[in-house]
Amino acid sequence: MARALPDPDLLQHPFFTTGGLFVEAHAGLQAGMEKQLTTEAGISPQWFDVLMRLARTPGHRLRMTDLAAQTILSASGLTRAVDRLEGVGLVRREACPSDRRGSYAVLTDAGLEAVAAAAPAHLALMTQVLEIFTPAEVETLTALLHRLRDHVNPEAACASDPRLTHPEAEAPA
Amino acid sequence: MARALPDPDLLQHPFFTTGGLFVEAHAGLQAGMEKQLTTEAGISPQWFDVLMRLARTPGHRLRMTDLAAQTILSASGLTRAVDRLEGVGLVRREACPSDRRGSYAVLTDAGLEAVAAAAPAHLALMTQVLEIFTPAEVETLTALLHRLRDHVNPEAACASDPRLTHPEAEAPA
DNA sequence: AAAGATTGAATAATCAATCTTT
DNA sequence: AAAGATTGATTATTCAATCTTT
Repeated sequence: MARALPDPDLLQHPFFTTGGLFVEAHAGLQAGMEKQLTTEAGISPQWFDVLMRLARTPGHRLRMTDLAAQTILSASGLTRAVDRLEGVGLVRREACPSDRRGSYAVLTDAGLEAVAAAAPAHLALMTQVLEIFTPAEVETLTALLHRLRDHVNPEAACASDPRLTHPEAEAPA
Repeated sequence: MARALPDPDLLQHPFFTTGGLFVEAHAGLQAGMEKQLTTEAGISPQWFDVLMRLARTPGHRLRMTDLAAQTILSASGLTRAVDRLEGVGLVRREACPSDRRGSYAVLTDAGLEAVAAAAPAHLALMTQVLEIFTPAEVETLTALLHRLRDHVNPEAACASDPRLTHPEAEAPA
């Protein structure tokens, strides 16, 4: 009987290489961030991500659903992450007054201090990594990643730019 | 008492944006690969990665340690992944004749067929994604990712280019 | 009935410790 | 004692199901 043998050329296609490099670069970066953030700030990259999103949001609060869309976590994953963050006092939940189904995740003072303490070390790592590129190359990389992100994760693109989901807020006069 | 308030400008540093885009782009790509590979080929991206590495290696075999270095898995993570792959007959273990501590992971015929079946769909996804770029942009992205990977994960760089670890194999005459 | 959020069960990853061979 | 590989314990993640509110 005929076997479905792979075309040897197919397995050597350069797109596989690009994809593999992307995954490997991400794994290396993630490992570096994990090491630096846990040793120097005592928090995981996931926690830093959540705290950072809240810190950059006016009012330091975000609905659970919106926060999940901005992080790489699922709704249930975020619920449990916020459980843990609440347990150590970095975040607290607040009921949403206009919709009793909803819940806000709110950054506490301790949470804000934790981000403030962790951010310089994290920025130092990012700088140490991105220093291998010229400023122009960093810009190029950022622009390419932006287009890639928007294509593979349109929801995140919307979450980071409210005009895409709430155009009326910026309607021209 | 003085609080360690964050410098608002610091949290807006463009390097955080670049890092965030990288993580988000990766998450989106990973989700797409997960969906496509599981529905169309019945295997996870992790399995595909392991099988692909073996398929691209002469003899279709690799020492556990070397395979772990080429994948993004730890030694114990690879042990368990190979356990599962062996359980469904896609990979088998073989003793290393020259070093009785060692063990080879070897692609079975069924494993080779599984890669052959999964590769076209995976390549189609990569193509659909990378088509948002011009060929020149793909080259640029690949080159930047290559430098990034080599910087954040030198071990992977060695694993993918034996000359870096075994220079005598290519010694000039 | 659909949306926001949470929970139960299952899966897969890691570190640290262990065992064997070098 | 160090290297290759595995195992035990722990942790974090997901999907599917559930509960409440709209």
